[in-house]
Amino acid sequence: MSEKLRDHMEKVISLTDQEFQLVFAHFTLENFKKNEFIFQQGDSVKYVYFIRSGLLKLVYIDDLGREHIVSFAMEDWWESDFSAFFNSTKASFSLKCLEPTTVFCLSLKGYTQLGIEIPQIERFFLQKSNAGFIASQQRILSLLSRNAKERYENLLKQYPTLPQRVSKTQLAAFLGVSRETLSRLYT
Amino acid sequence: MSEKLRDHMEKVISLTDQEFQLVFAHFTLENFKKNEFIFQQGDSVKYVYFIRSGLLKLVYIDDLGREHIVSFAMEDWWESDFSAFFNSTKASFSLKCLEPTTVFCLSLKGYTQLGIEIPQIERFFLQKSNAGFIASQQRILSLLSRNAKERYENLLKQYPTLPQRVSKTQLAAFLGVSRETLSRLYT
DNA sequence: CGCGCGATTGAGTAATTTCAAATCTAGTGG
DNA sequence: CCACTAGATTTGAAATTACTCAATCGCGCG
Repeated sequence: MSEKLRDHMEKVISLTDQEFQLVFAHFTLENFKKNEFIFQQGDSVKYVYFIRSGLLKLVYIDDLGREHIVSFAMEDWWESDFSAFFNSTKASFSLKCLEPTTVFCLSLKGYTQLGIEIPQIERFFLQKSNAGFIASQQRILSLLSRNAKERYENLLKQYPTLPQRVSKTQLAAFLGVSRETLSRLYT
Repeated sequence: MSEKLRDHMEKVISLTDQEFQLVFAHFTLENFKKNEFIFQQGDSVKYVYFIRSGLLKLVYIDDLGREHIVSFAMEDWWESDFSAFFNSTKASFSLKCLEPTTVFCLSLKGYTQLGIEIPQIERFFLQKSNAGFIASQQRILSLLSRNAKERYENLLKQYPTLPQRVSKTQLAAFLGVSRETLSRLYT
């Protein structure tokens, strides 16, 4: 049950059984159905989520009603509206399930407490945050320097299984092109 | 001299004189002239840099010779090719001075050592990394959802002094539009 | 069979790029 | 004080790319 989370953490830091017990005590488990929202724009964001199974999208709906996908999040990923979570402000993104999804939830209090009880956990989160930051910069670079087709091919290379799990409309919303343009890339 | 760095850190964590002494011992000081490279694509990246004064750009030159600015970095910011720095691989970006710049340099060894000597420093870096990650996601969203003019206006709002410090060509390379298009936005 | 959703196609329009030329500006030396 | 130059910016015009809106296609499922 909790093994996924433990294995995931042990890749970066080592924890005794007792320490992990302490860590895990701060998490709760939740299940969501396909198409269900975990939170929506404007909500408070009570948790950061570790995805045990399933697939999520972090999306922004703009004033014209267009959907933009800031991030996909799959098994073993951490996801949230981090700005809203850390600053206890309202979500500017929504987090929605593309598949039935099971997550472990960690509250801000739990997160803070964890840093005090198990200081190494901060090294773990630091490592995760760094990795996320680096990945974001790569994505920025891709948006700056590559055209739609190159971005699409790069996405396929990086996540070969993604197209089997989400519609092309979703991929287009992630790549920053219209679905029609994406459809026309290979003709 | 070192006060800038200390003030900067004390905004997140508190340090005794002695602790800060210990921290600061891991840094070295370097000066760079305008247009000088701190490192270039393909170089090893020995340090993460805290900018005491000046202005940098983190850039990527693509196969067609076009320059893309992943990030500007100014006073009190931390900058590097973090992927290359943490993984001891070769830089995929260059870091170049847009103004004469003074930086404090922290090596990977120093960084690691610091985490052992002054554990709170990891909370500090975690906070910085989170902030960087959140800012990057905002930038991604901006590239996905806004047109050139909106992105430009947003940049001006966020960094009102930047246009006085860098050419419009540079701003265009940051926004992801040609300099001609940027020039035509207000006509 | 027929509905519904996603994907594709067509046609016209809008935004952006490219390449070339003209203009502006700050700094230098006479 | 002026002429001159290098770099940055703007402008023009054509070509390309992507978008929008509408219509059609394809397919799995009740």
